[in-house]
Amino acid sequence: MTGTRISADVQGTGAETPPTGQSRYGWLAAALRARILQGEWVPGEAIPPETLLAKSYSVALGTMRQALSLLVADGLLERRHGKGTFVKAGLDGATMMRFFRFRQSGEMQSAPTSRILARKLRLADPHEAEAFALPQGASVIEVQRLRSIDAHPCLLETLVLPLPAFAALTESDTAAWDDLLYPMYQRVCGVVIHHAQDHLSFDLLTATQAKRLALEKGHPCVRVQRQAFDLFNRCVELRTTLGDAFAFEYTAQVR
Amino acid sequence: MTGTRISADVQGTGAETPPTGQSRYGWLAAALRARILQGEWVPGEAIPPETLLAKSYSVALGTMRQALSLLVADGLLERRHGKGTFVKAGLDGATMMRFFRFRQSGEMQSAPTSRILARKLRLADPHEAEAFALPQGASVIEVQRLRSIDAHPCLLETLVLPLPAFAALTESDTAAWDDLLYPMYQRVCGVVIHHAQDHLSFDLLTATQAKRLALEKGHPCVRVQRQAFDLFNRCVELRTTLGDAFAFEYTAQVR
DNA sequence: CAGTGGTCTAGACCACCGC
DNA sequence: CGGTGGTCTAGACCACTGG
Repeated sequence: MTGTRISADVQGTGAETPPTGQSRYGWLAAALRARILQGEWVPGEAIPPETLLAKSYSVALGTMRQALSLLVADGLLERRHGKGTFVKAGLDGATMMRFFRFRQSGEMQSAPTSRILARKLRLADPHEAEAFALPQGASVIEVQRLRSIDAHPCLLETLVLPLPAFAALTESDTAAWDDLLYPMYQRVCGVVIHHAQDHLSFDLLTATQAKRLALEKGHPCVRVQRQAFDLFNRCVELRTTLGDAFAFEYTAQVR
Repeated sequence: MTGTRISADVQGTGAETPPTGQSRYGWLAAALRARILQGEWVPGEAIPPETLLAKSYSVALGTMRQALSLLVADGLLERRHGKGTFVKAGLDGATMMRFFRFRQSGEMQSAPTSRILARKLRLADPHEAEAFALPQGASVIEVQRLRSIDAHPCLLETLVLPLPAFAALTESDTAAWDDLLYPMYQRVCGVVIHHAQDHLSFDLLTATQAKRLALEKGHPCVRVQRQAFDLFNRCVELRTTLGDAFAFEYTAQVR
């Protein structure tokens, strides 16, 4: 919160509002964030240079740099020395394996592959409706997916996607789906996954789950329940992933 | 990396070296870090105001602020608006329960209590010697500890501490040990725990472990293997914690 | 080489804290 | 009220990138 400089900020259009209850760089960050969310600059592309931005907002360079820093910390922007400031692309989704170490008997393990086991449309249950901010009676897509390494089944996933946003996936050929879903969401549905939250817990496999993972009923497993969010911080994917508990391996930093 | 300003940086004493291959604020941060590590300013106390520091290093305020920001990000300093810049105290160690949710049948659960089951001196095994940077044949303290909530055993811990640093703990009355060990390390041994790394994995309880946790042999459990580091980034504690896998509950952010 | 972000300066003024 | 950190300015110069 700083210098309101009373009545020195009246600008022509009336569209933009001077800092109100915030620092100037905080307000600038909000303004730039809005322009990004509204699609003025496409993910992966560069925004105007800081000198230009500073001039266009009639603000000192350092102030603009501070605003940009906020958005970098937020994961919305990425700065590359000598090249420019870029709108960050979404998550690549390859982050599920970080909880597991599936060691193959041989040497190097291949990249994981995916197979869609089932896809159906159904009504959202209350929990899903709340998470997706959908009205009661709205529909969702539910997808079952098996991820394997070297033809060995490793992870069993259940995905739930809100409907109308992912309507483009209701008809498409599931056999042609990418292994990495998030880039596909972006390409096919225009949905950018910006961040996510994973809840980990342990359980025992049911008979059905065990069969698909080539394990025995009652085998210990890890359950990862993920909520994935878009740029607007709206939840746009619910995912439950099951994997062999004995393959679980995770490292956390403590501060 | 910036302005070397050739031959304009020669200072009197010869003790301090001008920026060499680094930015000036990077060098300043290193200098201040050294003064903190060497104990010039005690954890919890304030360092001189930024204006003074800037003057004493003949540097602009903004540059000094940037240096301080680095140390704040590192967790070494903490800034409090209107009060000063403070050397951060170490971890409080209460962070082990963050992986578990032990729900008691009743309402509110009491604070966890600890009981030392055993303490012995022994030779460091090769892995420990390497982690602690001890010579072969060096000794360590091994401690077994049971943490309970409302008299219900929850976590079984094995601690290994390098010797001579923790010599003060070889004779002290284990019954009088604090529940929070890290503040005790600091008070009794002068060892500040600055950060730690937790490796999580899954296993089944042995008969002995199960007995102590009031569970059955072969019960699923989570193993947390922690390495704790002091301000100098030396590993000063190895800890293995076992807990009921079905009480495990952890949330991770994905960016 | 021109254009980008990164570092640094010297100063002003503001907001928070505790006396 | 004096002292602290927080914001902001208007400029200079440096370092990286790519044509």
